[in-house]
Order: sequence, then C-alpha cells, then structure tokens
Amino acid sequence: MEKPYDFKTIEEKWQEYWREKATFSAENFSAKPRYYALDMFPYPSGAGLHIGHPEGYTASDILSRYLRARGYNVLHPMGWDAFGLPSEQHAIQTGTDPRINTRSNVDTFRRQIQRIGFAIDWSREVNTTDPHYYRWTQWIFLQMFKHNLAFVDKRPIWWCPALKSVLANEEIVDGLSERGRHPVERRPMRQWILRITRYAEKLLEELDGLDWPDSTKRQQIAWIGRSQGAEVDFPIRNSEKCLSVYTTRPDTLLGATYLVVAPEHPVLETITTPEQRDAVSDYQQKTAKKSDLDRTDLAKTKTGVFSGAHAAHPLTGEPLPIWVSDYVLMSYGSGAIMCVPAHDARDFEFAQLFHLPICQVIRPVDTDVDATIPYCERGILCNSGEYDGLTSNAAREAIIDCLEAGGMGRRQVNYRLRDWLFSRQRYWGEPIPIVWVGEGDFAAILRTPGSPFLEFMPSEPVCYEEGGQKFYAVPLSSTALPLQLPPTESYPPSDDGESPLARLDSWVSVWIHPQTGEIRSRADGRPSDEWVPARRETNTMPQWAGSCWYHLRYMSPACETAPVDPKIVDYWRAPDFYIGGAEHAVLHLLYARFWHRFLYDIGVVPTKEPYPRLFHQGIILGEDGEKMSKSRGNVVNPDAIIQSSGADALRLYEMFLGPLEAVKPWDARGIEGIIRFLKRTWKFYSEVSVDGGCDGDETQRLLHESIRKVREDIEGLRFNTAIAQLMILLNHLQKLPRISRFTAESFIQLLAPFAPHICEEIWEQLGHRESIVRAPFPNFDSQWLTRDAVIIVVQVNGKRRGEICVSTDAAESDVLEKARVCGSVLPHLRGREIVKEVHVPHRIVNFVVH
RNA sequence: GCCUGGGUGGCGGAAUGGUAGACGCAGAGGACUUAAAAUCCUCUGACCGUAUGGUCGUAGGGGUUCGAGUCCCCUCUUAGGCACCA
Repeated sequence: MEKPYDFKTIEEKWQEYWREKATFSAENFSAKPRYYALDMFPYPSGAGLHIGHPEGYTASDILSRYLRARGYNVLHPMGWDAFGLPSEQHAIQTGTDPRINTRSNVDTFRRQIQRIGFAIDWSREVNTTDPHYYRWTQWIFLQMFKHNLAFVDKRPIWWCPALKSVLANEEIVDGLSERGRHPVERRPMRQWILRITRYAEKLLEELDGLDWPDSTKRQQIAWIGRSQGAEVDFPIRNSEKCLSVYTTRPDTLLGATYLVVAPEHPVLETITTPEQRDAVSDYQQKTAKKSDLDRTDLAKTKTGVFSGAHAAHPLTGEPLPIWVSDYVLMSYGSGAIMCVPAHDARDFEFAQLFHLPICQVIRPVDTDVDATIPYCERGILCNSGEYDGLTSNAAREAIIDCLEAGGMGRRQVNYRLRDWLFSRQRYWGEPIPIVWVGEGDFAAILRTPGSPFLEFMPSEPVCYEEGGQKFYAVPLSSTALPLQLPPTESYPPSDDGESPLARLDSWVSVWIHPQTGEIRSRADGRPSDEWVPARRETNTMPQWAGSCWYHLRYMSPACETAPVDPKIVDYWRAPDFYIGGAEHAVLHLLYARFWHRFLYDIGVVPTKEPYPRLFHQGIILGEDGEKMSKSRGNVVNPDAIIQSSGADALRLYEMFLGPLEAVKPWDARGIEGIIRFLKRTWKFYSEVSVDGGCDGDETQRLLHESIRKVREDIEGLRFNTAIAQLMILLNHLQKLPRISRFTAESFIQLLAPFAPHICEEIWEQLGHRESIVRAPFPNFDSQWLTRDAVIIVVQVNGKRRGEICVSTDAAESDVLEKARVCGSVLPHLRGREIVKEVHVPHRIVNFVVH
C-alpha cells in the first residue's frame, strides 16, 4: 500500500530530530578537515522572512551538507543583525521598548528559518543587540580609540530632518536618504569618526588576493579611489601664504591659467579683495543652501565668482587669477585646484564660460588622433619651455623633481575614501563606552597610575570645545563592559538631533572615580572629593558596527575573555565561503574588512582578511519581472510556499530557477515541476524493489556520470544543472522494476543536500537507523565513465550530414573511412573533391569539399 | 558621461570553439476515469515538404576559423555600479 507524500509530517519530523540530536553542531577542534560556510546574517524585520533570504541560505546549506558528507567538520551558523532603524521607528511610533519588538522578530525569523531545514548549529546563534555580544563590539571600538583610530569632530554632516538622523555618506543615494528617500541637508554636529582612511592602502592591497566577484572588487577599488599625483604650492600675491592644490597631471602644469577654490575654503577669508567681497559672500551663501544633489548635478552649467586675488605660477611666476566655484569640493584633496582648460573638460567648460585664457601644452603622440581642445589624454609636451618634447610620463617626473627641489611641491597619493562617520543620534544601537570630563579632571586621570580609565587611553587625547570649555574623552575600562543601553520611555530624538539617551540625565550625568574606575549617577550626590564629574557619550554606533565582526563571534559565542577565543580562531581561521547580496559590495564588506584587519594588526585574529571567498546570489524578482515590493503586490511569501509545497520543494525550486548568481524571476507554475519530481521520487521508492542484484550497464553508467556531475556542480555552485541531472537520473530509474541497493542509496544521497527531509525519510525506509547526514557521500567509479563506442557527428563544410558509431579506440583512418561511406553523408561528397578532413576524436568529423 | 555584467524557443534556462535548445514550465494529442483532478505515454524553435529530407535560426552588422551562442571589432538594447574626486 502506497503512502502519499506527506511533506508536512516528514519535514517537521526530521527538523525535530535534527534539533534534538544537535545533528549539525560543529566541533571546535577536530582532526577532520574544517569548513566554515557563512551567510550574511539577516536584519530581522517585522515583515518576516523574504523569498530572497532562503536563496543564499539554501546554497550555503547544500554546500555545508555536501562537505559534511565528504567528511568535513562544518561550521554553518546563523544570527541576527538586530540593531537598526526600523525597530527604532517602531519604538517611536508605538512607545514600546525595541527589545520587545526585536525579540519577537527574531523568534519569527528563527522559526521560519528552522522550518526550511537548514543544517545550522543553533548553539552558536548570535544577536548583535545582546549585551554579551555588544560588550565586544564596544571593546573593539575602545581598541580603535586606544590606537587613535576614533576621534570626534564638529563637522558638517548629513542630517535628514524626516528621519531625525545623521547619515553616513554611504547612506545618501542621489542626494536622498537611502532609507525612505527623504531629502537631506548639511548640518555641523559633533560626531565620532573612525579613521578608515588610514587603512585605505591596506584595504586596497589585500583585495588582490581575494576570491571575490570581479565587479565587487572593482567597486571597492573605485570606492577607495587611490590616485597618484602631486601637491603644488602657488604663492599668493601680496601674502606670505601659498595655495596648495592637488593634481594628477603635473605634466600639464605649464598649461595652468587660473586656480579655483571651493566656496568653503578658509583662504577666501583673507585673500578676497574688498571689491569682490560681496560677490564672494553672496556666492558662498548660495552654495551653502544648495543640496548636494544640485551641486553635483553634471547637467548644470558651472557657476563661480572671481576672488580678486592672484597667485604666482610656481615655475613661471606668472600671475594666475583665483576663482571660487562649487565644482571644486572642499572634502577632496586640498579644496583647491589648478586649472588647465586645454586638457580638462571641466576646466575647459569653466574657462569658456568666464572667458579665461586657454593654453595648450600637450599634443597627441599620434598625429592622426583628434587633438581637439580639451584634449585630456597623455601625449607630448609643447609650450612648456625646457619640457617641450617630453612625454607626459617623463615630464611628470621632471616637473615634480623640479618642484621638490624648489620646495614648491611634492609627490602625493590621494584617496577618494572618506573617514567613517560612526555615531548616530539614536537609541537602538550600541552605546559608545566613553565619558567626557573637563580639562583638569582629565589631567588628574592621566596622573593616576593604574587607573582603569587608562586601559584604552590613546596617545593623542580626543577632545572637543563647547562654550569655551574643553571636554576630554575618557574610555571605560574593559571591566565596565558591556555598557548597557539604559531603559527609557521616550524614543524620538530631540528636534536639534540629540540622541534620546541625552534626555536620561540620571544616566548621562555621573561621578567617576579615577582610581577605582567606578561610575555612579550624579543624582545620588558626590560620594567624596576623589570623584570627578563626567558626562556620558549619548551617541550610539551605526548598524554596521555589529556586522563587522560577527563572523568571529560564531566561533566562540560564549567566550567571556575576548571577542573570539584565540585558540578557536586559530582553528577556524576565517569563513571559507561567504554568501550574500551584492548590495553590500562596498559598505558592509569594506567596514568588516577594516575591523577585521585592525583586529589582525592588534593580534586578535590570525588572518588579514575576513572573507577570502565571497559569492553574491542574484536577487529573485516577482512574477512580473520586477523587484518584489509590497507596493507592487508581487511579493512571494516563503511561508506560503512551505505550507502548500513543502520546504524541500522551496529549496529545490529556488536552486532550480537558474544560475545562483543570476537575477531571475519567480514563476509560481514552475514549482509544479519540482513538486512532481519529489512526488515521483517518493512513489518510485515505495514501489521499486531494491535488491542485492546488479544494474544494467546503462544504469550504472548514468548513475556514475550523475555522481560525478552532482559533485562537480555542487562544488562549482551550479545547483540548477545538478538538479537537472538528478531529474535525468530519476527519469531513467523510474522505468526499472528493480534497482541495486547501491543505486537506490546513491540517488537519495545525491539528492539529500538539496531536499534533506524527504531523503532522511526514504533513507530510514531503506533500513537505516542513523541519519543520512552521517553517511559518506557516494563516489563514482571511473570505469563507468568511459564507453566502448561513441557517436560521432559527420559534417560536410561545417553542416551536419549524419552520424556514425565508432569504438572509442578506433584508428583515425577507420573513423574517416566510416564517415566517408556513411549513407546520409555520401550524397554530399559525390562528385566533389575533399580538400581537408578534420577529425576531433570522440566528437566530430568534418569534410571540407569544393 | 565612465566602468561592469547580460541579450538563446511561448517562459525559466542548458551547451570544455565541435549534434544549439539538456532539464523544467506552458501548450497539443492520447491512455486511465461515468467525469474531473492526479498520474502515465507521445509531440512541441521557425519555414517548406505526405515523407526520407531541406532551408533558416542564439539582439543586429562585419571578421577570425574546417567549424562560432562561445573568440575579435562596430552598433543597438537591458541590468547594476560610479558620477565635477582635480
């Protein structure tokens, strides 16, 4: 009597089994080869799991299950990136503690992920909002602080009035907030900044050795934006000062006809002439009001004003007018440029607009090349005095040498990368473990030997000035961590952008004891004279912080003495495989590389790079071929698929849709084929007779070919073609009344990484007591991969005219003779002269005839 | 504007320079059934032909090659990234 394929019962049974037996726990030290497969952990949103999540998770799961069956000690963990804006917004709207909402979202995500049957070691689950976790996020921050990589600055930052939040450069897209697409403006605010720029060179260098998608590497290279050139000093007329500019084209120096400074450039204060004062101030005010969207819009014609001042050309002494324009950015280089309108498109446009002189100093090497001005390529110098006739490359070196000799310039490397704005005026983030004290108290702390506050004290103190008073940053000691997020009733930031934490005065205002490191609320009154007043930092860290090092925490999630146990990280090293969306190509992946590299530099981890091998799964589009979104109403819910078709079907279908890296649309009808495949598998095993006999040659051949193909395809992440091969194999087996035990078991084992539940069930029905996970993956026998005879296609002039069957070891002359007399080929050869015979063994014969 | 990927049947897709369209969906016909669903079998790129078969065909145009979806050049198109970075 045939039982129907009851996927719900089967799947829940085995999920329970795996959970109870901790089937997928990873050993920290094992003689087996190790493999660490890492998924980008999800942000547990209120919307629940999205169809895109299981795509990458299934891929890493198939790989994990396969390698486990190949004898590897596999670590495949999961966790939650649970700090973030949506939970905070929810708290603001409902007034409920984001901890409550976050906990329930995490529970939902865990339940949903477990219902898909991933081979995850749940004992290693991490959560960035857990104080046991963020204790170490704070610790790493303090290490950066200690190493002078964290500082504060009052600088104009992006402020989004709608979100009431400051945003990082990276969170602005097209002049709008990445989240919510709200307008943003500049506002000066005291901010924590991490000196990622100090790591620019290291981050660039190591990129080369990573097994990453090329496009992602290219994006990071572009983001870091290393450029090589020179800083050139132009002495300002009637002044002691110089105006320094950065250029990547020192070879065009003799073609510089004017200078332009950014409207924010401090030099304007002193050099602007009285006649031009009003015009310059007016222009400065106008640009301050402009959004960056307006300011960087290339379509806009350039604007600018003359400052009235001149600077001397460092080589000729020629006076060059200094202009002001917002096409020069204060944040890059020195905020000033030399303009060579003949050889730069932007300078050319500006020079034309304001009738500034244009002087050509480069001509093309090849006279056929279009030399229309502006000519922006390299070439041969002209109108450049002693440098005439030199190539751009030679001239660049000669000119920089001359500038350096005269103290008028120097070689310089610049990066497009900006320092990382690391503070948020938010509640739902890691508190920054810093208190602020006055100048005298700070000096006292420095003079206190053995003070716990000296543990993370940097060599260069971090301070800021407010109301004529200086405040110094004092780092909490590691024993004071975690600095827990205090409970509050009110979540919105204030209108001036201060964090909600700033309102908790009993938390913010504290006494600290320099000798003991104790901290007490100031609400309680000063305990004794030794205690000094301090104020806590009220900013929190951005969401990126927790995801910068979670790959390490999985290794030793309960470690109480370090972010990661040194012995255990020595064992696991770094994830062997990391999979996640391409949208993280620069932000998360650059920040995490920075933190990880820093941890390497201070000896916490043994590897320079966190993710040696990276893969991006392509997004799954809605059935209409558009990105899934609530507003389009094309969202596919994984829960509904599991309900109607089962987790095995969901897993298989997501992998069968197409190549893992491709962007591909969902098709609700397509999953029918997968369901049929699973039902046929079920039915086949309940009917077929599995005996000790042998299979026919054809069956053996197909089985061993399939084993090879599936193994290779899993290793190459070509899951769609692996599944196709399993379908071909089943289509064949289905026709047989009986199969051997080896064949019966092999097919199920090949399918098991993809559809683990049904395979566990069938495995059990085949008489096994232990989980299929424990069974070694089948090997192919290469004797079945070679054939005695092979079909060869015969072409005449490249057109297929017939086929012949020849033995694999047939001599070439025999093959050609057989091809020549082949019935369907003969008519095409008759009366023609064969001028060439091409024979590719085991593949093709081609006769070239006249 | 610049830098990357893509463009193959009605659809998702498969093809180490060597039989284009594997596998699956959808569609057509048939078997089973009182009937439907499910299942199973056959067919299914276009055109011509009763048929053996032939011609065309991988966005378009050129090229290399005995042979090109695959390599090279140009054009169109689409997705992603960057965008006054001096």
